[in-house]
Parts: sequence; structure tokens; C-alpha cells
Amino acid sequence: MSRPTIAGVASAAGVSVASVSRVLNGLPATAEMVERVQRAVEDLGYVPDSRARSLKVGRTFQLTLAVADVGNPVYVTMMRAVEEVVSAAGYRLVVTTTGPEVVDEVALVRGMARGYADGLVISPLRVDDDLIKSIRECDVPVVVAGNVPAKAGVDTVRANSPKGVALAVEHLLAKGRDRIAFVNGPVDTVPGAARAKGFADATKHYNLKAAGAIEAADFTFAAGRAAGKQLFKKSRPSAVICANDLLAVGVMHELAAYGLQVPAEVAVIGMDDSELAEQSFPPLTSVNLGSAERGRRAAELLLARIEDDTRTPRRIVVQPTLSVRRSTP
Amino acid sequence: MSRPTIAGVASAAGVSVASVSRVLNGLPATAEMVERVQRAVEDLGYVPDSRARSLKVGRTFQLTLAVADVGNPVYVTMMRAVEEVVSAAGYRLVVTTTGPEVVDEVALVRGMARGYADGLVISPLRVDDDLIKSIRECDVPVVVAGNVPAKAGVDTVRANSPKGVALAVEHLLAKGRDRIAFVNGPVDTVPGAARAKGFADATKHYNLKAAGAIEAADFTFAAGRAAGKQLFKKSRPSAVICANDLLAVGVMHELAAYGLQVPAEVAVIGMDDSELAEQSFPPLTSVNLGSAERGRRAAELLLARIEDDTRTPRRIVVQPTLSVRRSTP
DNA sequence: GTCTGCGCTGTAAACGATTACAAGAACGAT
DNA sequence: ATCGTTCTTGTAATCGTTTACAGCGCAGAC
Repeated sequence: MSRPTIAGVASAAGVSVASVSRVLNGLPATAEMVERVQRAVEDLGYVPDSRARSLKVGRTFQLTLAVADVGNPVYVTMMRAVEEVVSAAGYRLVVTTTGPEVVDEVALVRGMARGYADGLVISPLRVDDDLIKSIRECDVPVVVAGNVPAKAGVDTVRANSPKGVALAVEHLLAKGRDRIAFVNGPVDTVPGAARAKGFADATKHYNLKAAGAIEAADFTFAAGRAAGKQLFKKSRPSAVICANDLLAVGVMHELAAYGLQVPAEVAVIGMDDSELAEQSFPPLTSVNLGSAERGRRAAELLLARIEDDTRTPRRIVVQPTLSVRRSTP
Repeated sequence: MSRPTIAGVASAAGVSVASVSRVLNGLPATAEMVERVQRAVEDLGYVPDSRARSLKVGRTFQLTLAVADVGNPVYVTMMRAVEEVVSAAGYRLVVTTTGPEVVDEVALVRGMARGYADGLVISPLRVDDDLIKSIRECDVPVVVAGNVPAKAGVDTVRANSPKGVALAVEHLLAKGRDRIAFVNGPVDTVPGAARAKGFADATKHYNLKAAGAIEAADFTFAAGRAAGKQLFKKSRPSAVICANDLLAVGVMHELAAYGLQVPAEVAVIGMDDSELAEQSFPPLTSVNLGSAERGRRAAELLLARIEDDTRTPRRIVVQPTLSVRRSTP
């Protein structure tokens, strides 16, 4: 036998479907009506069909969070924060993963028009005009966790990577480490570009001597190892700043392979201050780019826009702090 | 203006809604019809509403994966495997998170009846009769990645934890480490219970001398640290087996705090062989419980059951292997 | 006793797609 | 020229809800 529908409940309770619906949605009804409906619901094990409901009311009460790589620990921080906010507001959160390619992201945003969810928080790795266009044209609210041009006119909440890199550099200089290498992720990504700018700014501002800069293939552990290998082949920096924690951990492994002590001989700083930073050994000094707060704010922005689609887009930037651990002196 | 519906497309193209639907679903139509419909679709930027579609056809073409803790790296392995299989079959995968409590899991399974997705892979931390009942009564297919009693009559894919623990013990004994401590997660969880049994079996079978056994508060890094602290306060094992990689990494941190060398003085073995095992330092020897394969098989089982709901439930068990790294001699 | 107003409840029309069925067109065979 | 096939297209019912609207009963005011 297939699932009971509201009509089945109605006939079992001897009332109309409208009354069942009203009772289920807490609209006024006599005590006897409530009683009869609830009994029938109980008896039949009725559960309302969310597809039909959301077709009618035009909302799914689901929100989507899209991330590029589930293996990147920064996303678990963000995911937790988003989850907390949206579930408090009565929404379910579903997480999907886009590939690293911008076309995947565009496809996802376009797909939202099918009505899978009432809103989307997306943290795109790469951004192009197509993506921005698809976000602006999207029928459901989208907020971007990441950096997109102000003229795009979309709600965003982003980190201040350049400031973050500066914090790392200052910390190292204060400890007397002035031969600072930089291991970035791909610069054709949003975070890669921001961090490249940050390091370039810092290089100029603090008049850093060149000590090596590498662009890793992606933001993964394996790429970090490869980058480390390449880096230490030709230079001996006294410190390495990495564009995220996975890269940093990869680099630390390579340092160990070279027999170099962290932090005694080489200091290492990661970015994101993810759980991995705490778990790595030695525990990793890392720039906290506020992923939890960004997640929270992004979720709040999304809820606010669902509430009122006419508000002017906001651009929130959250400031970094440095979590000092034992990978720096 | 709001999104165009199929009726809008039909009138724009000067054809009937049925024809539009047919063209969109690739049913036979004349070239001219196809042309007109596609032009109208293009012009209006029409995207079919998946809610309406799934209400009618009774399927959402979405599958759900539910995990207890997104912070546990074992799930990323599993998630990747599941994603690969289901997307190849034309489904979208959405991931949700249950809390650690069994009531959350039950609520999730019950909620599936609302028709959010066509199937569910759940990896429950705790299992009780309510959960099993809810799974059996669930209107959509559910496969459990984890151990539930055979009499439950549900599709399951599970690891062989006892065998896994045995592999770890054998490896340690072969290296001459016979004072083996065991750091488990909560034994009221499914994996906790299985691993406890494994260690008890091994203790008996290999006649291990008691070297300490701790039950951590949960399967997290922090709990691993706490457990390590407690353990080393009273005993000096020559090896520690941990119920998962997060616990193992926590224990290694605590060993470092005590100034004990890994693996020279104390060997450490984790379980799950997650990405963290490779990333930790020293890289962690870990029992590979086949999370990727379990994910893959679970997804396949789910697809098969969606295909044919009458097939008798299968119980697949995947065998462990040991990934030896540098945390053991 | 009649009338007004209020509060419940039921009937039926949506929401936006798919699809069974019927009708019309085109075409070949007789 | 007629008939029967086949192929394409349109009409309308349907999926399971919510909700506008109308109807009905009952209480209170005159």
C-alpha cells in the first residue's frame, strides 16, 4: 500500500481535506476537529508530501550550501556555522559540491531555478562573468561567500586575505624571520588571486627579500607537498606562508623530508585556521580568515534576502586574526 | 516578473503544453515543433520546475547521504565515493548532517517520507529499535552504511572492525610491541561497540597483556587528546590502537606533550585510513576499513533497490587492509 | 422572533508539470 | 475515391497540497 494522502486522512477522520490541512498547519479549529484529525494522522502514519506542499506554497524550506571541495577542512567550519543559523530559522540545510570548474558552478546556480531550494550560499573557487550573470539572474536568492566585484551587485561576505597575509608577515618579521617564501594555490581562483595580491602588497610594504614563491596546482595536501619539494630544491627560506592549511601541512611534510625543523629552522604559517591547523604537528600557526563568522553572516544575509528581495546588496568583509601555534617561533 | 511556466512557453511557441513537455523530454516530434519549442524556451529562459515535475512523476532524482559529523574525515572519503556512483546514474547527491543522537537519525529517516529524495544512505552512529523500525517503514529505500542486526532486514554495507583491530594487533606484535593500549570511542555507538569487541577478541586470541583501555567521549580530536592524557597518566604502553584517525591524532599530540617519540617509544595505529592519516605527522599507520568501497557499494545497493524494491535485503561486508605508515616501526 | 455578525467547515480552484486519450493529418494501398 | 494505418498534436485529468470563497450554525442585540 502506498502512503496515505491528505484525502485519506480526511475520509478516515470524516472531515474535509481543508480541515485536515488547517489542523496540520495550526490554523483555528475546534478541539474536537483537532482531536479527530490528529487521531487519523496517527492511525494512518500520515506524513505530508513536501513536494506537493512546496509546489503550492512556492517554498521548499530548504537552503543549499555549495562548496568546491568537501576535503578542504575550511568548509566544515563554514558548514557548521551556516547550519546553525539556517536551522534556527526553520530551514533544512543541504550541502552539495561543485567541481573546481566555473562551469560546474554556473550549472549549479542555473539549476537552482528548478526550485530545489529557497536560497543558496555558494563559495566559488573561480568566478567569471557567466557565473555573476547566472547569480544575478537566479530566481532564488544567492549569497556568495567569497570575493566578487562590487559592481556585480550581489550579496557577498568575504575575507580580507591581503590583511591576513600581512598579519602573517608581521608575525614572522617580529620573530626575526625575514626570508619568507609563499606557497599559493592557483592564482586563477578567487582566493588564490586575493592571497597573491596580499603577498605582493606585503613584499612591497615591508620590503621583503625574495625567498621563493610557488603556485601549487590546487589547494590540496598533495599539491602542498609538490610545491614544497619544488620550493626547497632551490631556496632556503626561514619561513613559509601558505595559502591554506592543507598546503601548509603538505609543505611541513616536505620540510620533514628535507630534515628541516619546524619552527626552529623554518617557520610555517597556514591560512583558514581550520581544524586541521590544530590537529597538525606541530600545531599550525594559521591566519583565521573568519570562516565561521563568514558562514554565519552569509546565512544571515541569505535569510534577510529571502525575507525582502528588494534590499540593496550588501558586501560584508570580515577581518582576519592570527592564531599563533607552535609552527612559528 | 516571475519565472515562465510551461504554459508560457506553449503560448509563446503557439503550441500546446503537451508538445512542449514532449519536446523537453525528447519524445518524438517534428523538426519544426522542436525548433519552435526550443526557440521559445531559449527566449523566455524557461527552466522546468523540479517540484512540479517530481510531484507528478513521483521521483525527485535526488539522493541523500546522511552523516553524523562533517568534521570526521572518514566521511569525505565515503562522500566522494557515493557522489561518484550516484551522479553517474543521473542523480543529484545532497548531504545532510544528523546529530550524534539517535533521535536525530530517526527524525531524519521519518522525514524522508516527505519525499525530499528518492533514497537515503545513512551512516548512523547509534542504532536502536526505533531507528530500525523507521528504516523498515520508510517509504523510500534506505541503505545503512554501518552495522545493524541481520534480522533488521535492511540493506547494509559494513566494515569488519574486529578483523581490522586484529590486523593492527598482528602488525604491532610482529614489530615486537606487545603492551598494546586501546583508545576507543563511545561503546554505545555502533563503531565503538564493534571495535571494543575486536579488541576483546584480539586480547583473548593473542593473549595480550593489559596495557590500558580508554573510552573517549566521542570520536573527535579533542576526545583523543583527553583520552591520551588519561591513558599516559597511569600506563606506558609500547603501542596504542585508536578507534579512528581523529582519536589517533589526538593521542599522538598527547604523546608529544609527554615527550614520547612516535614510533620509537610508542607506536600508534588509527582506523579509517582517512586523508588525515596521510596528513598527520608522522603519517599514521591506519586500518583501512574500506570507506570508499563501502560508499560505493552502499550507493550501488541503493540504486539497485530503487530499481527493484522487492529484492531481498543484502548485507555486504568489506574487508579491512592495513595501510602502514610511519607511526609504527 | 428576526437580524447581524462571527467562527468553523467544506467545495473547488489553484500550483506546474506529465501523460492517457482522442482527434486530426498525411499517406499508401486497394 | 475510400479506407485504414501511422504519426503528430491537443485537450484534459492528475499528482498532493494550500487557500479563497461560500455556506452554515449559533450567539447576542434589538
